[in-house]
Amino acid sequence: MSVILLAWYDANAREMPWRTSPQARKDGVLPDPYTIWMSEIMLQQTTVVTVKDYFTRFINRWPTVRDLAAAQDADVMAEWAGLGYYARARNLLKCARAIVEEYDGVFPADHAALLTLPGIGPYTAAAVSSIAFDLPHAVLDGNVERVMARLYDIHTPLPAAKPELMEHAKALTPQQRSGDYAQAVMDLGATICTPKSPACGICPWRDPCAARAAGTMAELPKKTPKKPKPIRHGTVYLGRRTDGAWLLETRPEKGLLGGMLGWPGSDWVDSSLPHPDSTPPAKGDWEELEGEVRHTFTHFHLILRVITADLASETTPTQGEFVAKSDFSPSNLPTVMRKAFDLHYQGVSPQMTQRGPLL
DNA sequence: AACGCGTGGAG
DNA sequence: TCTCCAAGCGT
Repeated sequence: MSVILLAWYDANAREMPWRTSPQARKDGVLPDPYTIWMSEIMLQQTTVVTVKDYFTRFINRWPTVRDLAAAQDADVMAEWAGLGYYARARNLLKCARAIVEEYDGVFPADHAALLTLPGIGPYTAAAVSSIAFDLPHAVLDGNVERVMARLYDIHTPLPAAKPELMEHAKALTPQQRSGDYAQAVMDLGATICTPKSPACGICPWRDPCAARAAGTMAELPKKTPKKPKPIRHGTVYLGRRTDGAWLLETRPEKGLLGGMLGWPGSDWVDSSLPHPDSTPPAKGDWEELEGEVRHTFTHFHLILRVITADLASETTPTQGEFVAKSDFSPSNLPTVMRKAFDLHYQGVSPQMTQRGPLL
């Protein structure tokens, strides 16, 4: 089984900035564990296309784990802005510092050791130990869950089916070329055994696939239904001082958008409640903008009112701190906050708020 | 064990 | 517009 998939991978492996080709790996070349770890953290619940540019920027800016460990928290959070799941960035730094402090800057190969590190769970530990060190650990991500559920025609809904799917994933993982095998199953899931309309006709595992035989591939894996997302609403204040500085706050470490820069504002409350009370973060002539910001998080929809003011140079804010015009870039904001900024610039060149040079 | 935690693209 | 979902982890 694994031999068939590895042969398919030899001919069809996708190229990625962090990937070592199957040919190079056969020649004994393994990737730098730091780059594999970096890519795997970024790839958690995030598409390859989205990750590529972030990965390149991070590796260029912090080429080694020691460089990253020495970075300023705010610089890492700013570079992560827009990628989402910001706890990953906080744990990225914690993990880099633990590698330097506890492992002398050298990534451990051991699965159990990796598991103890911040931000590294069962999947990522298996991915790093197999891809970076060629150790025979089975990866079980969304792709592999889908491939296993179909290969063995398993109708138990996720997440209850995970242990059973993991047993199959382990049984299939070969002792040789474990890293290529891990990447191969995931490539198969991403390009052929896709969630909708899988390309069974060109699948290297078409013959042994039980779901293909039963005709159930399109309905697998089964999933337990999700709860509907409630709507919340709130207010943000965009205060600009006469010298161009913006009034921003660093959000608390824990919770939504933890550790990220954002606009001061009200709490975000359920739409069944009256509009939340809020006081502007500084004295000024505040005026509500037309339109609103709409944004959907993992578990709720958000509608924001945006209120702006020009603030006097001597203003002392009650919330947040002024960020100098030269230090501010909307690309350093999480997307929902950048949308509020975009609303302010409505009608101006949309390019203005994309990642790039400072305004 | 179930929930909190982002975002953008596809259909 | 709306739902799904993408190389999951922490609590």
